[in-house]
Amino acid sequence: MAIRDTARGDTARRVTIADVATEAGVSRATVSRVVNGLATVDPAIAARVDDAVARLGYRPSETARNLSLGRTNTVAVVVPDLGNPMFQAILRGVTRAAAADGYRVLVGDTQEDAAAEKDAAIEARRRCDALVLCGPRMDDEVLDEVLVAASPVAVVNRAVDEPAVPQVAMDYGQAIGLIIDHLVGLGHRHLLYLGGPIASASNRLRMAGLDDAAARHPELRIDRRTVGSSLDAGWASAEAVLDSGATGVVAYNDLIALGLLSRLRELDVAVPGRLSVVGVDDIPFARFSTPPLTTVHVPQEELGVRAWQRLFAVMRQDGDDPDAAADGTRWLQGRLEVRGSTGAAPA
Amino acid sequence: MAIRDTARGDTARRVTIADVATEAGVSRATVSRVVNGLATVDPAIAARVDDAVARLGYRPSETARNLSLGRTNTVAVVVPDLGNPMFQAILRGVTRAAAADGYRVLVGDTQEDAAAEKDAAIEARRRCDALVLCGPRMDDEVLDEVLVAASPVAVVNRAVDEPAVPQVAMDYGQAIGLIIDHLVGLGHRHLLYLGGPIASASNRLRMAGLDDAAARHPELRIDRRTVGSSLDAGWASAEAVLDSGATGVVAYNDLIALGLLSRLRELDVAVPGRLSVVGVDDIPFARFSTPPLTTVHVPQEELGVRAWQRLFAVMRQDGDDPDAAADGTRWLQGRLEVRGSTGAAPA
DNA sequence: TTTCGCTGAGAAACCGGTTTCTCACCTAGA
DNA sequence: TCTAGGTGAGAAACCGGTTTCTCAGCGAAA
Repeated sequence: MAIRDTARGDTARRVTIADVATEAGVSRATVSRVVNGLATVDPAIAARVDDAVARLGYRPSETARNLSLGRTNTVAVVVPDLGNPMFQAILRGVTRAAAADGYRVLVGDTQEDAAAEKDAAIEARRRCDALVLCGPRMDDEVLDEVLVAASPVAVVNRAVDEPAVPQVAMDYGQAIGLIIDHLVGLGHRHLLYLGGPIASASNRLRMAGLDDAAARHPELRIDRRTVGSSLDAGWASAEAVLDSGATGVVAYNDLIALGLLSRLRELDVAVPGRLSVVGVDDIPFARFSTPPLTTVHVPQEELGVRAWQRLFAVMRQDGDDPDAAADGTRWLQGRLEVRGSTGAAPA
Repeated sequence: MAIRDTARGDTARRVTIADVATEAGVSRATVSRVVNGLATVDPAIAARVDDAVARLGYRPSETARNLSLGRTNTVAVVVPDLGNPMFQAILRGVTRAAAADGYRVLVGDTQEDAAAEKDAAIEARRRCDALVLCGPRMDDEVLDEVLVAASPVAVVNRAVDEPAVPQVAMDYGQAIGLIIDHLVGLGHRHLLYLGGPIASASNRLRMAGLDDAAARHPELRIDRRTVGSSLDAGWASAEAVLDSGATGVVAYNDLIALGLLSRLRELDVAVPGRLSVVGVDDIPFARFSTPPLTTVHVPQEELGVRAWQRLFAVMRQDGDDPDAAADGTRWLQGRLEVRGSTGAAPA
């Protein structure tokens, strides 16, 4: 059949630049010049070459160019979990932004194994020109090593104390502040925070936001409890939430909040009548729950886009003045989306 | 600062195999042999080389190996939309399965632009050893060209009439059959199908499933309506659903079903009392809606895993007997998950 | 002791491009 | 008319590995 024949056969060998050169009666150098549009070639000869290229169906070997040019036009993106909507959005952002600059994306998924991150990052970087590290779980010392070994690296959602490294992170502290102020404004005086993974830097940011808010509202009581980051974790936390006596719940993310909402409905707990619930992220489903979830909108895809843009800026002026392009972390701000899951505190 | 110094400086040049050879006092060939673990080297010399490698921090250039070996250990995955949970799951499956075989994944996102798919696929393939095409929107003739130009290619969720091409697809026709039988069993006699994108092959499979089911149940009336594939599309279809007079709704996917459920709650329509709603896919949220969504479980990540496995099988015996490894489409079967959104038809 | 065969390491070719270097040729100025 | 300068194309080096080819040196068999 057709497909197999082209894949094998005696003339199956790939068409190289030498074939084109022979066909057009010129040198390989000239073919290279024509293919790359260098103006220094006689139009008549260029036409001959173009002709030969078309006749033979020549496509330059990307691999050979990579070696010759010392550049792959590829960027590696390493995420802890490809199943997490957050990282999917970041990946999408990087992919689209990089495509606009002629770069492809190589993905690596460490499946939440912090120990595997270092090797995965360095390995991926070896076949790419740069690296985007998303929400790395590794500890600071290891991260520093990776930043050196895999440079240039952009880091998403984790601040590192290195101004030359392009960074973008969501300001989860600010997001938590918005939420707390909203709930306090509704009369709530006893809140419960359902926390995410301990190792997660973004959870630490949220905790710091809680501290700030607590300082602003001395009359407020904020309990904390670590539950995880999934729908199931939120679902399973319902009993503990009810036992706590809090009138408002601040969840680490929308998944937890939505899982909790689902369970509260099963238990016939009125939301927001008896309990107000807030999430973080504003994933698409947040608008469609019952009741619709009050949350903080996080521009996740934007994180990826920004990360790429700042990384690309560093790559372009490599050796010049990296600091001019990368001036430390750029914090993205959230926006409170008030929906049906929050209301006045019960009397 | 440290990071910038390593990136530049006079000794910034990358360590090559020649450096190691000099340092160890051997030839480059020998270094290559040692690094690749070819047993044909004297242990004492091998030790000297290993030593030099460690001292210099040598890491072979992936790019150079790619050229030399004529192989990149990379597979391209092209999807219509990285924002779609379905394709995310497939991507995750391919990524993890390929990683187990020592392959990395390069992602391409065509943003639902069918015209861009051909170039994207061929371009991505040029820097990879193989290609996985997910739910391609291009028409048959173009697809055939791509299959030839980018071989080896695996196709997911679209059947092509070419037995040598490894294929995996969800049997959406069977899935629809399960749903219809379920609803008929509950006494429903008038159903409405909320259809997905016209260009989508998987929508055509569902339609064929409807035809089969209609043939099995002559007393049954099935209306059809095209709405799209998003939460919003489902939400917006509620009025039309109510107007139709159907007692059961079969949605193209869970997103539509969940969007519809959300709107029905707002309109105070009892589910399943007045209307039963069913989705397809069993995305994580399906279990957490109110009421929980009856749907067909689709092993999405499995699609990616299978696609890779069959593609890899073809790659290994390239030139031998492709047909032995790839025997046409393998259809994955769904499993009905009965939850709270379906019940007896109203009297 | 001589010869044959085997082992193991280096020389060199190769993968398929890009780019520097070199030089023939053409034109313009003296 | 002769020469300096400029243009454009080919030869060759290069990117950094792998692999074939070659041959020195050794042990075993005659």
